[in-house]
Amino acid sequence: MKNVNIRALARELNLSLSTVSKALRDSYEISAATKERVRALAAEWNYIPNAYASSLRGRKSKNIAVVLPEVADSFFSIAINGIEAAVKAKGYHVIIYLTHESYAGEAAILKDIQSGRVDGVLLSVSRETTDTAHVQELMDKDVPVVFFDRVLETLAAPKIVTDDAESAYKATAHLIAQGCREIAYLGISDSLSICRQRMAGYMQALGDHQLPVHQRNMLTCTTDGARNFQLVKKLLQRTHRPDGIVASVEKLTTTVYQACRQLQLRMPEDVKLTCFSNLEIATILQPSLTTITQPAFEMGKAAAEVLVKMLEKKPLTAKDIRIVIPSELVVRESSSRQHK
Amino acid sequence: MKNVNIRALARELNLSLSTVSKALRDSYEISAATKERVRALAAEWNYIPNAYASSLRGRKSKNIAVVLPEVADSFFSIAINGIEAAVKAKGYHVIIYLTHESYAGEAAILKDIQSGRVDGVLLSVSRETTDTAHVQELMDKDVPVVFFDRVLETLAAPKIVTDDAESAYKATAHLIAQGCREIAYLGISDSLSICRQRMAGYMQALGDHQLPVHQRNMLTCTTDGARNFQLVKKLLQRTHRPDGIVASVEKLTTTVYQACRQLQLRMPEDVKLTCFSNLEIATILQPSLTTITQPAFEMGKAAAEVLVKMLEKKPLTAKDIRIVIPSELVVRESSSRQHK
DNA sequence: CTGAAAGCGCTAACAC
DNA sequence: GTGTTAGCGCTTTCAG
Repeated sequence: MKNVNIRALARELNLSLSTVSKALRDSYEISAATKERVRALAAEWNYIPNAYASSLRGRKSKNIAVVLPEVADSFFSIAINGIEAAVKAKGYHVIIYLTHESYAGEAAILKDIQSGRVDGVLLSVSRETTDTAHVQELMDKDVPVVFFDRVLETLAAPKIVTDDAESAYKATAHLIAQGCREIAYLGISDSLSICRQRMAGYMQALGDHQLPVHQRNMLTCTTDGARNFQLVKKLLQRTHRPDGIVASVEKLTTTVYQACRQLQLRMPEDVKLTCFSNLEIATILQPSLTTITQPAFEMGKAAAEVLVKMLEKKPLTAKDIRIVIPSELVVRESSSRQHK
Repeated sequence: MKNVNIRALARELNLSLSTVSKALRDSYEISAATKERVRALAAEWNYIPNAYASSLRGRKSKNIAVVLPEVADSFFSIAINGIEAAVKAKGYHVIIYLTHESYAGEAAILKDIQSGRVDGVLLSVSRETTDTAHVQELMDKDVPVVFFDRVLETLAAPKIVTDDAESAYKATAHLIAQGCREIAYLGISDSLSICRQRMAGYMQALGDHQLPVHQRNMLTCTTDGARNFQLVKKLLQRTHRPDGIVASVEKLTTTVYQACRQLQLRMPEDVKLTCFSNLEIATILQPSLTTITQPAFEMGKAAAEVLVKMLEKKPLTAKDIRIVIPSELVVRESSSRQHK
């Protein structure tokens, strides 16, 4: 019972290939009786159509690529859930590609993707990515691309983002309201859309509250955890040490907590912290962590839905071109003493 | 310049299809000069072979399926990194399937996979899975399957696991050494290989230290976080409340910390906790969390390597059939007051 | 209502 | 060294 294909079914039933094929696809051309016979045997023999033959013929693979910087990060892993939720019912399969935050890796992946292996791409670019040619090339081949979270603004593809600038503004304003006057911003890239936006929101908030923007308070972290730890420690050892921190990425949570502990700085008394993070565990840290929680699941879901629309050749509305799903500032103890 | 295929290249170069094909695959039959011409044009036109045509022909897709309960879990997301690392160099693509801990979902996925979409499968079964027929069916179709972490012992497929029983034993013995006499075990399934093993190790340790095994101390948690919280709280409110906990799964960390806090129980003074977890953030919890850290990356990598071996028809050695990579007990404050 | 045949893009016998 | 051809499994005109 190996390799059951349409030919085998046809032979067994004394029908032609095309009749069987049509019966299986429930064509109106085929009589109910024949359909029943075909379906019965197909079920009995456990016939499963060969995905590649269909793909080759129809030039659609029912695969979508999800290109991510990394997967061991709660934002991205939750986003994958959203993507999967949106896509499963439509019969699409999710191929995960990891760039490991490398531009070269990203370019290689997008190249590989041109093999027709996938029908469309969900993309969140690496922190190194500034050039857009590799994505443009894919789009030129009519492979639908939808950006989510980390976008390339100049490209004409739908973008699903959160309100990075606004939420960084809110977080910064919150720290100011809590009495901070020397607030640091920790980014992970100077080019990345989300980091620029968040930094812009941070700077705007300082400006609106008549606080100076100091270069010394804006740190760009690396992918090297140990090095980041040194950078943050140095920041917190300065004479005019920051009394507030807006960290733009989850990975830095551990770094800041450890640095504070080593330097015997108390949170929130000496330093107040807010962090872009989706870690559920934020609530049980001590102090519990004030987070800007991104709508990871919703963003993944929305991005996948727009992509599916494109794959189904449905017209995109203006709303689909840029979807902004707000993040939520959840104030906890790390930024607010009075918080219970 | 759309749809560059071999035919187009052949036409342009006044060569036949097969000559071009052979040239691109660097066949010894083709002259160096021709190869050069072909390669030059292929590069210029940015020719990328159609993955489906090759797959259909050669009956290999260069895709592997990774079937997981969930992805928003540090063990699995790190394991994906290991898988990706092992597989990327070999040119394989990773398709992620999520069962969401559902047997029905798992069975549906394995069915879908029979379409030939993938060359092999890495599988970590859902907590509901007890039946093996769905996996057996796949193996009967000669789709190579490799289990990792959560295995089905009765099936004749390679298994990559950690030393669940031993590490649970170590964790339990550690708690006993710290003075615990009423130790609870929190599982998530009565059937899952890892939970049975861990529970066995726990019971063995109790026995070896002349402590009774009480049914009341063995809790099976659900997928419902709120309900788990109630269960754990109730456990900790008992007259003879446990003074130690071995939690078999990362998700329960938050639950236990919150329950302790709400009940004003101090860790480690009132309750000592060890948890199977790969959370980096464990170090900055207060108290910092004693973990049994699983070799997630290594397990994913090893599993993928064995699968690739099978796909390449290389013989498996006895060692490949069952690989056990030890976990590490990292003692921190949640189980040991004297820990700095 | 059913069947014959072409063709998706590629590879590998098998000629020449 | 190069070319011709068959065929992987499926879908879809187009004929009957």
